[in-house]
Amino acid sequence: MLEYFGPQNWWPGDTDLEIMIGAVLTQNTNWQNVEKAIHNLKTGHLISLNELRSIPIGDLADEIRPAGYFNVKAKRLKNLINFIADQYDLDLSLLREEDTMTLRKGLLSVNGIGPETADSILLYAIHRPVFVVDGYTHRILSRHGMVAEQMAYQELQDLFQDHLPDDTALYNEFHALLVKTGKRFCKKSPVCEECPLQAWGPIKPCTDP
DNA sequence: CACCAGGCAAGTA
DNA sequence: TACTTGCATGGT
Repeated sequence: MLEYFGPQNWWPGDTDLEIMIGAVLTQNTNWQNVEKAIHNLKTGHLISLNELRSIPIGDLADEIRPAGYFNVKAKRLKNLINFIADQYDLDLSLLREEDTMTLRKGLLSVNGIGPETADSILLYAIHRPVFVVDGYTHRILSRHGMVAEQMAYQELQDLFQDHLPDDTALYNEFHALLVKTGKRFCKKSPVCEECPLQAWGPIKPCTDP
């Protein structure tokens, strides 16, 4: 994949806070739409813990409208900021000192932060060696017959982490390339003559996921 | 027009 | 535990 596509330079974002916000906004949403929402936040100088803390939730929802699910996501962003405020005194440098698994559990305790969002934050914003699993990861592996159809998030994550070194840069690139490959070649029907994952074996026809 | 996107939580049986 | 549904905009 790396040979075929080259480095993906993830995560697209200027600051760690922007990356954390993007991780929530991109839930089940095209990144293009997230970019529009983030642009609005930048224009309003809202990429700031204090600003996000003080802005009324309705106003925040208006700003992130292009990202879709804006009411849900406004609430989720507020939940995340409140978590950082409650646990780490609204201070990311304090949060960065936290043990990785403790921080992961904390993030997962926030309503609206599930495993993929938590791990995206840990890997791309906090730079911890945590492998991010997403829909494409599951789809690519299952359609190559490498894992069972019904495979839990944690099992998939363990599969990668148990066979790869704890390498933040490696996990960063691997996940980004799986997303790139997934969108290009494995969306619907198996049109994969040119897919860089030919070496992973023949691909099964698309059933559902 | 239909379909989908870098999920998650809440409700139901 | 294992489904099902709501959430919503914008590109193809």
